[in-house]
Amino acid sequence: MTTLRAQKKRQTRKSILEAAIKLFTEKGFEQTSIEELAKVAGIGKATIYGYFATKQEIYLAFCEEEMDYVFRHMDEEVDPQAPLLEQIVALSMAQFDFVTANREFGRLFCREIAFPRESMADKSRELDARYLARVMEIIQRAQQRGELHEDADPLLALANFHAFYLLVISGWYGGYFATREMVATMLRALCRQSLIGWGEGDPGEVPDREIMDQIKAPFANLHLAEVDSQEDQE
Amino acid sequence: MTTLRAQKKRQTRKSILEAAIKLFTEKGFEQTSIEELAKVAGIGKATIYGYFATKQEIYLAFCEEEMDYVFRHMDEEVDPQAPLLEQIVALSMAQFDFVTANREFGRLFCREIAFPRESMADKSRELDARYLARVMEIIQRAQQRGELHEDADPLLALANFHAFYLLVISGWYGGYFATREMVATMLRALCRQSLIGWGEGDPGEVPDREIMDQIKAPFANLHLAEVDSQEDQE
DNA sequence: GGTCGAATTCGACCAGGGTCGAGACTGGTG
DNA sequence: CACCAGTCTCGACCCTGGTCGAATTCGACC
Repeated sequence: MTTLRAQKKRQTRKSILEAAIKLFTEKGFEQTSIEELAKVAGIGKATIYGYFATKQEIYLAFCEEEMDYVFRHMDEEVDPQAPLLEQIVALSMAQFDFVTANREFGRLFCREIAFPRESMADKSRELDARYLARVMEIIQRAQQRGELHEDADPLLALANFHAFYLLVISGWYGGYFATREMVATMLRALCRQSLIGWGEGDPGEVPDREIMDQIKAPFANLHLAEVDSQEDQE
Repeated sequence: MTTLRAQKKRQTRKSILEAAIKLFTEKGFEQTSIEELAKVAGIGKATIYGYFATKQEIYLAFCEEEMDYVFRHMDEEVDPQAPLLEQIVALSMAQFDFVTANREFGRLFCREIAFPRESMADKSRELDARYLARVMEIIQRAQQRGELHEDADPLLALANFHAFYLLVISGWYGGYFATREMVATMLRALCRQSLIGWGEGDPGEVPDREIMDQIKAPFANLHLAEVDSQEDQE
């Protein structure tokens, strides 16, 4: 399918994205108008809507590009043999640094990822799936090393740590944690305490098995076969 | 300061809010135009901007009104002597029900509360402070009853449970948890496991004391004197 | 090479959030 | 009562995200 037509289409899409990267990075999302974007991309405004349905969608595509960079960065940052706590914190903070490199940019990003509108849900799930997969790897390795209860549910652990990430970044935007250092400390404190456990005595009955299974079904592919046969994906 | 002027101003604000409640409830946020709002409130469009800087701000004021209702509901829902787990789940689910009564409405709400823009941060902190205060009460009572480690940090516990709330609601919007039941189950599972603890062995060093204190400073007023001298605020 | 339908492009347009500035109202002062 | 300064109000306007339909381009098939 390398007709002239398809080629051109890809080219146009690329130039929109390039314009987006340039302008969003330079002036931010809200300050960049579609018209401007079109001009820089060298096309008409309405043409853009042949490629993206909304401005937000352009934004998500833009994020996808940026993410590639972050993930490379993450791999350098995280030592797969370090204690679970350290790995989680390192990974989360790498993500945090990316997201908050530009405050407004990150807010948009978090909003779209954490509370996507229906039409974007797929896209946004896809975006953080990559991140979640990393966390899952960390958890599974940790469990194999015996850092987590043998019978702890890895998916639940994933949710647990992801929850903490959401919390600290939300806290950062809400002004509860003013500095990066506070964010990291809070994150570490939460993870640590959750490893110890909060409670005393009987924590009550086990969650309904059937529903938990329902919840888990879509994540089946996250349990990547065997973690110990690590294939570095460079 | 009950001059004619001030009176009228209050009246105008009130009629804007009334129009907002009517229209937002009837047609949703995005489907309501400022112009319409103005017409229903019986004033000019530009006048609204003398009272609220942006449409979102009107929205938050609207939410504040609605919240009153929710909080009354919550008190009926939550039994202060039930196990911690049950109380947390009941409270969170009450909040969840409120927020998701209308999907679009709730998304807006979550976005503004969890990732507020600078200009709204105060307002949005104020809005969820009331909710957080309830959670804190529950935690403190539980700790007095011995359901939490004596030396567990209540504020950290608050963050912990709030994180779970954020996670499940985000998961709901992301399409990970399709039904209310799944949300509740997930929440319960997370809370439960966090009471037991995830880990085995030494969880690493304690978080930096100084930074934790910094983080906590703004919450001083949440540690409401003594919880056992409960004054019902009807 | 010619022709027709589908895909692509874009100028013109619409709707809605937000601004501006001129005028109307209030209430304090001499 | 006359006047002025500050406050409110609102019609007209601007800007920008998004739509529409006509014109153009492409390429499959004769």
